[in-house]
Amino acid sequence: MNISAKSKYAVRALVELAQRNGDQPVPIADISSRKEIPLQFLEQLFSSLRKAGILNSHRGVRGGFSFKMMPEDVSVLDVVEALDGTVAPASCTIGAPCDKQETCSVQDVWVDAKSSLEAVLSEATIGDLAQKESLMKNSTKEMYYI
Amino acid sequence: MNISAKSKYAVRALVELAQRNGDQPVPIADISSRKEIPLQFLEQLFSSLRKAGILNSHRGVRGGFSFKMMPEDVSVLDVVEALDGTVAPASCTIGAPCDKQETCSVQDVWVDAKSSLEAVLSEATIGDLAQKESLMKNSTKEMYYI
DNA sequence: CATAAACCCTATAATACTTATCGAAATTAT
DNA sequence: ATAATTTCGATAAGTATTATAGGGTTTATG
Repeated sequence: MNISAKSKYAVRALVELAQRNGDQPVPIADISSRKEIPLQFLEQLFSSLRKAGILNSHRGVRGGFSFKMMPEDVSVLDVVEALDGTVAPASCTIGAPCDKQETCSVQDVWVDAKSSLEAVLSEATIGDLAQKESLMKNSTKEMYYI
Repeated sequence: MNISAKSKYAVRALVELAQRNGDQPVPIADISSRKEIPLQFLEQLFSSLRKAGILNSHRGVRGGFSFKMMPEDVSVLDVVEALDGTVAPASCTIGAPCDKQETCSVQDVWVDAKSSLEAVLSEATIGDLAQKESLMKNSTKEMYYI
C-alpha cells in the first residue's frame, strides 16, 4: 500500500519541468540535481513517460525533455499508471473475479478503494501542482521580507 | 500500490470466522482449509489480529479463535492497519514533511489519497461483509432450485 | 496424569519487487 | 569532429512480501 518512489520522483520531476516549460527542452541532468533524484533512475522514468505519450524527448546537444501533453492535462493518476501500472490495491479488482472463491463480498471493497484512489489522483494535475508550488515558494520568500 | 496478500487473506478469513461466530472458538486449520490460505501464514496473521485486540485466542483442545471486538465494529481498515501498518500511499504523508524539498505541493495529493482510502476502508466492516456473503451464497443456491 | 489438539514464537528460506547503477550506442546542434 | 544528450539492455543491490519449519506452551478430556 505504497505509491512507489518512482511515481513520487516522477511527479516531483514533472512539476519542476512544468515550471520551466519554455521553448527549450530541459535536460534530465538539470532536474535530477535540482530535485535530488538519481540521474539514471530518472532517465528510466522519463523514458516511460515518453512512451506513455506524456513527454517529448529531444536528443543531442541542447536536447532534453518537454511536455507533449499540456501539464494541465496530465493528472497524477496518469503518471502513476504510466510508472506503476494500474492503481488497484488488490488484484481481484483488475478483471476476473477473485479466483479463490465463487462468492466474494470482499471484492467490492477493493473495487471501491480503487475507484476512490483514482478519483483523487485524477483530480490533481501537474499544472495545478506547479502553480501551487510557485505560489508557495513566493510566500515563503515573503516570510523573510515581512 | 497494493493491499498485501496478508490483508486480503485476513479479511476473507475474518469473514469466514464471523459467519461461524458461536460459543466455540474456531481453530485456524478449519479456516485455512476452507479459504485456501496457508496454515502457518494464517497463524501469523491471526496472531497479529489478536495483538491488535480484534481477536481472542484460546489454546489447547477445543481451542481456536473468536472475535474480541464485535464483527460489526471491525472495519477493513482496522484489519489492514493491523497487518500492513498505516495505509499511507506515500511516506511523506505519515508525519514529517517531505525531507527532500522545503516546498512540496505534491504532498497534499498523497494526503488526500490516504484520506480517501481510509474513508472507504473504514466504512466496510467484517460484519457487513459476512452478511453480504451469506446472502450471496443463498441466492446462488436458489438459482439451482428455481 | 497422559495425550492430543490447539495456539505461540522465532528463525529463516524463497520469491518477488523496487531501486539504483553501468556501459555502450545513437542522435544532433554547433 | 565534438560534446551534449537521450536510448537501451543488463544487472547489481536492497528491501519487502510470502511462506515454511520446528520446537515450545497451554489445556480439555478421558
